[in-house]
Amino acid sequence: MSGRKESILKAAERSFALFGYKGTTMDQVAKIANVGKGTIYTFFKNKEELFNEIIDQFIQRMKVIAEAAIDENDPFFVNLHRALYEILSFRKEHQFTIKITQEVKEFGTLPAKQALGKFEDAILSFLEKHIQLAIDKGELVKCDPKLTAFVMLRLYIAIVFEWEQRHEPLDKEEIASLFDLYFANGLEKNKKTC
Amino acid sequence: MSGRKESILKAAERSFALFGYKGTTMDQVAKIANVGKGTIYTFFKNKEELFNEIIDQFIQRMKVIAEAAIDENDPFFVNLHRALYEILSFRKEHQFTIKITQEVKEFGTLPAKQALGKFEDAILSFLEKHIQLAIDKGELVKCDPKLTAFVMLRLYIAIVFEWEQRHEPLDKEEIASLFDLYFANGLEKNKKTC
DNA sequence: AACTGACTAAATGACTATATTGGTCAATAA
DNA sequence: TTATTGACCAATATAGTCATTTAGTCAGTT
Repeated sequence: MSGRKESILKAAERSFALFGYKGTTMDQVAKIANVGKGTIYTFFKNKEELFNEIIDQFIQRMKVIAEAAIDENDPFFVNLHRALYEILSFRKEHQFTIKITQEVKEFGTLPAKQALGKFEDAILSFLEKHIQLAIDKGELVKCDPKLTAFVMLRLYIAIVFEWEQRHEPLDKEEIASLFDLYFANGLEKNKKTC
Repeated sequence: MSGRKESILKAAERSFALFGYKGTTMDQVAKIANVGKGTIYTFFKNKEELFNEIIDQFIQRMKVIAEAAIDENDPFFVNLHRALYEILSFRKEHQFTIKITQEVKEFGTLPAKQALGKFEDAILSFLEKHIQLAIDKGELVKCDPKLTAFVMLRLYIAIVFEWEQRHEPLDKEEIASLFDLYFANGLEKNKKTC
């Protein structure tokens, strides 16, 4: 019969999403996937590689969502906000990343940490690409795209997730206008030469 | 004899700085301070209160350093950078905060967590005050001072500490010009009406 | 040739014995 | 009488143990 690899991946994703990396056993994955445990090892070198394959799949899906949020005709900051919002909502709501994030906080499981690192790298390289495009188009002032991507993501996470840990959460429109205020226009009064 | 409370505080600060909250024992503090253990409890209700008194002292010193960095005649962003740099350098280099930060990461010790929270709150209220002043002076556009303080601190920490975890660290001048670029002037080209 | 699950060595974690620690208070010193 | 002390105690943390679980293998089955 075919589809063995797919059913293993499906079962593993489900288990990782429910129980995390540590909490998932290969026996359990085999059982859910209705295969012998040995079969898993014909497709994946070990538990970590199975986990990584699922992460890579997940990142692929994230990329599709991010690119779908970009409209060539819209200005950079509109696209930026839409894309970041979609990506981070997706991440935040998806059981898989919730569980992995929790596991990193609670146990510091190394493969889970590396997974979050991969997510961040994917987001950063997506941002970097679009920042470079915006600079080329003349929409943004000249700046280091890598550093700018890093700062933008950090700022966005601060506004969207960290602020609401101690204050009233901000809605989508507020976030967009804050991003404009802080990042697009700048806070200084009457400085820019036009 | 007098100076008992002071010598307890001194001994405790030294021990907390060397061994963290968990790693510090009341027996040890008593020994270093050359007092009987019971004496500590005549001045402090318990270990946590002793710890808090030291934190409050530390924050006081931080405040002095921060205010000293402010020069009424300089523009807001010059003062901001100078003050944040001084505060965060002070924190970064001081054995006490190094140890506490490490302890929070490693064990999540609650009193240590609360201590870091207090540090952050102190910095935030300092920033908030000076942002409000700058708005009143007409140096900054109108914005929520609390939220702006929060975002500025986050951005600053990202640039100064988090960036260097995976890249070449930025020097003082670079940091200042980045802060100007991202925050004072904004990234958008030819948008501001003058 | 593809697949399986009993098997093994290694890792885990429940359990317990032991040691340490925060806090108290009767005894002591001033 | 008042301030100080350190032996003491209950609570907690640590170290050591061992039965259980788990990742990964491989001889045997389909």
